[in-house]
Amino acid sequence: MPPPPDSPVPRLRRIAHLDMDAFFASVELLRYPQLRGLPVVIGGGRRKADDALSAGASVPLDAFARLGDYVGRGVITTATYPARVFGIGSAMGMMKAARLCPQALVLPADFERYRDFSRRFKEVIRDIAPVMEDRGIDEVYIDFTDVPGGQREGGRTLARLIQKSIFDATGLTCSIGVAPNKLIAKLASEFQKPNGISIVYEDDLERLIWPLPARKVNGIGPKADAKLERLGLRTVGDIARQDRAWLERTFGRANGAWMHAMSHGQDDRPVVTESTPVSMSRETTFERDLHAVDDRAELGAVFTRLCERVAEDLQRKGYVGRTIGIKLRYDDFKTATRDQTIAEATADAATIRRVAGQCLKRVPLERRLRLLGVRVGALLRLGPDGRPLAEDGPAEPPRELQLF
DNA sequence: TCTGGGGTCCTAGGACCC
DNA sequence: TCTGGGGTCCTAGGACCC
Repeated sequence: MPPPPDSPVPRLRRIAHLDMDAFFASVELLRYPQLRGLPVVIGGGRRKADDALSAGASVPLDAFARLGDYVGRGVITTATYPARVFGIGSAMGMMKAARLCPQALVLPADFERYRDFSRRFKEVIRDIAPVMEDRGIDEVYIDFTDVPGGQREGGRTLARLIQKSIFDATGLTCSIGVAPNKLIAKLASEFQKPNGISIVYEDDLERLIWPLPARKVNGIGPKADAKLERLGLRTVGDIARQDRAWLERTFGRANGAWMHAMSHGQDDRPVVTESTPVSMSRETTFERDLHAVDDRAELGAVFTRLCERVAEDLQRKGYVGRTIGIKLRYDDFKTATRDQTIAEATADAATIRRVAGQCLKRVPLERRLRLLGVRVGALLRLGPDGRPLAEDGPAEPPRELQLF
């Protein structure tokens, strides 16, 4: 039962950020418990799942691939904690990781399995606290404010319940931060990893948030961090001590205002339970760089396949789109995109292929390519009659009716 | 030692319309 | 003849996130 509107108990806004611990690797450890305690990395691109590994717990250790033997492109998706000790982390190139820890074992990513676990842990959360925002395969925000028990101990009681329920249902651990808003909750969920809970109140800003490196903040990436560094600003507190007008002059009006608010712990973004996709895309990095002329046939086949895959994705999920585009990455890692908007939204592979082909004619093709991608944007959801639904809810009533 | 694949949002200029 | 704005759509690139 919701409390009566004149309830004397003051409710604080309590927002949780939940982050699964080393998610992909942890899912793999459930299947291969013999890898527990060892340095293991997930990733490496397009390696097919190894048949020899399908036997699970009975697979001997020497059946697993060694990182030191790995050849090819690709990055680490997730590393177990024993692997992180060697300095290996997400998004690191496989070749660099191999130098740091050649004895680490490599597993190919099994996204179908991770998505299944993702669905399961999110279901557990929604059963307990329905206001949940999906932030990808291993992360969510949860609004504790109106959940029964969500105010107790600043949210710790509910966080413990969610942790235990997820572990009972999946065998996986997670870390949770509970704070007055998403910004701080996200930072707080990293304070006690793995399997930790951190409770942060508004008054903790100076003590817990200001000492953090600016780079920890969601929205400060490598570029912004480098610029801050050049200006002698290293921590969130360093930013907080700057004048708002100066921040706006230095980083642009919107960005500077955001930095000012952020550094003072201000963030009123709601937890959003539903969202509709803006675009869908498929892309692939080649095992070797391809040339538009020398490798025409191979490139053409990949291109057609990408268009088919995007079309399948759109059709399966019930969307059509009007803006069709391509993405190229050259051998120097520079990226080019071209897109074209057509009159009628589509999810048809041949139409996408034709328009994407037009886009391809507008882009330089002298350099070798390492990546090719196809994207469909300006999406519309298909209605039950198979026609696109109006973009912003029901159409306006006729003008005559509006007059009354 | 080169750097995956799937996304979102923002900016900025030009076209075009009122 | 010269000089306006505002609004929206389209396109390209880039920063950032998981």
